[in-house]
Amino acid sequence: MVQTSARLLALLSLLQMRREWTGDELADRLEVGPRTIRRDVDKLRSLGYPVESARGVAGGYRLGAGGELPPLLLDDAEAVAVAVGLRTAASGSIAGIEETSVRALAKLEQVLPSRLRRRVRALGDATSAFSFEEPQIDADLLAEVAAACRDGSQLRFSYVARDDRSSQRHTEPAAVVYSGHRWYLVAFDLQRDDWRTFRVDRIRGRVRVGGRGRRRTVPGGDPAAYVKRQLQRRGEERDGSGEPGRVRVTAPALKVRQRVPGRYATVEPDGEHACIVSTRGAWHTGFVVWMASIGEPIEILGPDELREFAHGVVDRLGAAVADRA
Amino acid sequence: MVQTSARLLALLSLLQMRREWTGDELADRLEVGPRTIRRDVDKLRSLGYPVESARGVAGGYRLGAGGELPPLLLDDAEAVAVAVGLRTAASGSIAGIEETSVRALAKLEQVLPSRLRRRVRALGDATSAFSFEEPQIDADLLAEVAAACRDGSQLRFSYVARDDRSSQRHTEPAAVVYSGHRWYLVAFDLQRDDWRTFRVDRIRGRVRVGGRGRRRTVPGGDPAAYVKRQLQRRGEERDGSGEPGRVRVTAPALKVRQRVPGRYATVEPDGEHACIVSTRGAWHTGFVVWMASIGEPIEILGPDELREFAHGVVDRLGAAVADRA
DNA sequence: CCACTTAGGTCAGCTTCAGTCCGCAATAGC
DNA sequence: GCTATTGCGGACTGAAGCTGACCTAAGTGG
Repeated sequence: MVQTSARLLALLSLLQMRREWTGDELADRLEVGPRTIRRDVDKLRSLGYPVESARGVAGGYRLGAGGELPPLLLDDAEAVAVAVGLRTAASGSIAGIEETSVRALAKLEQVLPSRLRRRVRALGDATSAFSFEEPQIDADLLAEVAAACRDGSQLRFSYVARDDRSSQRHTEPAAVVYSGHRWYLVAFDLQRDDWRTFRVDRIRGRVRVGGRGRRRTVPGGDPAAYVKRQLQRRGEERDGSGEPGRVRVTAPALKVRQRVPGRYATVEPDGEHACIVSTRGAWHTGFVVWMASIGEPIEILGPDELREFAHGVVDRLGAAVADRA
Repeated sequence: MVQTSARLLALLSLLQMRREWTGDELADRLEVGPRTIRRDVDKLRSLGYPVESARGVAGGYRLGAGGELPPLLLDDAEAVAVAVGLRTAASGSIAGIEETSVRALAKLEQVLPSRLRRRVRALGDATSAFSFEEPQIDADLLAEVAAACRDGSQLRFSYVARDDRSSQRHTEPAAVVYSGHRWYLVAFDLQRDDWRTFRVDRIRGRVRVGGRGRRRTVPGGDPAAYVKRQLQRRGEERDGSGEPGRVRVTAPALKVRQRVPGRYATVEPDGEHACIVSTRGAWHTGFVVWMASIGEPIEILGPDELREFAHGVVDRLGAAVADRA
């Protein structure tokens, strides 16, 4: 009975919308008898969704948190919010869940009505991120590639290699991996007949999803490990510029740690009244500036480029201050 | 029939997990005959979920994007990713969807198994945000308050007013409003017998959710407008410190706009080769520093505090550079 | 004590379900 | 053009499920 199933879903939806419903309200909404509601509630319970009920005046039904997440029934606005949230999470603003976010995003985008997709894109473009990451990656592309990995579809795209030469690739993608500041696609290149890792931000234009490919396993089994090995072999990932930035701040580590996100840098005490902040991976332009703005005396430990960059900032800012002060 | 409904949900879940399934695969997974699968697919279609099918070799079923979002069936990791994404979106990192995000978060947290809630919290705490917002708001609290508004529950909490005096409040909450940099709760204060707006970041300790309250409408009907009026009356919101910061950058507006998030500041051309960047609302410490780090000459237009602050940064950074250079 | 609300049994009438068997249709590859 | 694969849908049948109506029980708060 399609009616019954639809009603169960509708019931679930109502219970997610509001906290408390009396049986009669529900019966009214769903246009069935109250007895049927009671039976439906039983059905939901037997499906594992914990519908709590309270008797007496001011009683009613409510959906509680159970062992499993029930199907989420989102309205348009909520769906957009979820999609936008996932996109920012995927773009690396929260450590450790980028890949899961992309997976969830791929799932959502597959079934997202196109009118909502447009709204998501509009909002996403407006974001533009106060982030210190340079390569703004296209979340749509990422989701599409991740979906292809999941589905075992083939993938054709044009790729710009490190030497700036562009080439057409025909691949069977295996996994999408986030290195900590870049996205990589691990795929079997059908033309070169071997595994390759591609930087997702170097994929140009639209990707074309082909038919079903063979299921292959990445050499070694773990795509993340594979990417890591590849990057080490190539000496990439330190981002060319290399060294982490290090700064000594004359303030207690505990205080400084509150102002520095763990994702970007580590804070180590250096005596009782000072600490040393080191970036994870290569430093970026925002780092030293951020350190300068926390309002404590600092000292740059290295590398030289960092010092040079700081010099530039001092010059510009000094000029700006001198201008009218 | 509980079987049938469960199977329909499971089918939906499978179709969301992967792109293509053959009927036999599905029949195998769901432990029914292939004929039943075909009938179930018909049911899904009649429920409005567009199950696409392709005949022939390499054919199969797939779930397409329809006019409505189907119920989302997320696994644990995905649910955590969604929750974390919503929390960051709610905390204001994307303009314009904060309130919707909070609503969606309230919905999700209501049914989120506690083991997942713990994981979300752990991740959320680790975030700590490279953000220029000072008052880090507790997303859990926000979701709880928003849920109370939605459900029309009463709410008791202790509140620290602007004069630092703490008081116990017993309210019937109506709406949660984001002003652009702060969260406000609009509620009917039962003890004072009138409407009040509360800054959510000034709510202390746990809130206690009481029983059902009366449904009331905010004076004027629109909570956002009400908050705005209140803030104007009090002269708040300019954040005490007041004036927006203004900086002139010697670079084309188009170029600068890419580096400045629209949420925090507006970029207006000033001639062809320069532009003026103004913060929305009061400037914060990060602003000038950010401007200095985009690598173009700048000039501070005001206010004076901004110039003073810049001075401080120049001193500290200058000292840091001089130290070893 | 009363009003409200969930809980659940039972019965009758009706509908739907799931499996089985069938022939048909579309598609891709050989 | 042939063939294997895969979806489509009709017909039949016994079993199962659904809904509403009616009733009683029981918990809750004023």
